Amino acid sequence: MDYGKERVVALVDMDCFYVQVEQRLNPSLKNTPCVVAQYKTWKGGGIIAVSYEARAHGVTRNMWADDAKKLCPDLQVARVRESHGKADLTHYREASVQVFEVMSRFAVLERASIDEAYMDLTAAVQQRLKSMTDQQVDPQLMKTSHVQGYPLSPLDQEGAAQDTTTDKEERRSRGLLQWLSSVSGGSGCAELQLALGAVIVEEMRAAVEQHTGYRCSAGISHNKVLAKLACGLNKPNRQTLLPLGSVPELFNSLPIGKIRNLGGKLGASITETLEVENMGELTRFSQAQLEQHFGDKTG
DNA sequence: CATTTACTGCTT
DNA sequence: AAGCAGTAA
Repeated sequence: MDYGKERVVALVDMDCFYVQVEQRLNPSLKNTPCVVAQYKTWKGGGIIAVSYEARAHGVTRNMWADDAKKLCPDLQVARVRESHGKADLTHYREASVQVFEVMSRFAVLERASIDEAYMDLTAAVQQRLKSMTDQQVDPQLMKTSHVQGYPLSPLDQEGAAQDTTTDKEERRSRGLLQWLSSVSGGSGCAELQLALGAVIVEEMRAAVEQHTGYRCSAGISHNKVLAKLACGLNKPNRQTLLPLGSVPELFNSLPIGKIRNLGGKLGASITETLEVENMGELTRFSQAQLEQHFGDKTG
């Protein structure tokens, strides 16, 4: 029993990384709607990174800079360096190395891309468990952590009417406290291990910002797919714990294409073959059925 | 020309 | 080693 809970895995993803690199290089870009674009001649260049201020205006990746300017007249455009007529990403690779150097102090990393890394925190969590006197985790050590599925919906609870005016930080904090108080004490408790993993990731992210100036988001769960999914739930500059108990409700309304590697043709073939839309509906099929259709790459 | 670039797994 | 399909940012 408890299959799938034996590891603590995190995914750290830099927020609009190329934009942050350009903002550090040119501080006047900080806290502004801005993008990074490559090549200038065709429609102002193609956008490959977008600040969150610019996203609020509807600016997206893959947009031409000239088109983005129509949506956001104050948009500032940083240019990717060019060498030999080609886009040269050296600056971002060097920034990436700096980030990875800091994160490597905390755990062994698996580089997923120039701005993303997976890490297995199981051993580091076990270390902390040993050197822990009580079985409680201080919520003060989880100041940017969200727990997916918490606070529990009032409908599942008794009575109280939904409070639609609650502030985001208020909700985050309430959910965190509610979840922490529901985490039982045992040293084999998977939820306690996730909490300790989140504390480690809080420290890692703070160190990355202190030493490089770059901010990131993170997901903490029991495997890479769930960690990646969790990371995307609260961005930017936040981290999300995804306990296994919160997965069924999350999957109920989660399009299959939101899962890593199912965003393309494979996901579309699943939707078509099985006539399902959301991840939750996949539980209606046995692993043998899934393998028959899609090979042994289903877990 | 008008996404582009990078990475992974598989095949040749 | 090199090319191709698939995937993602």
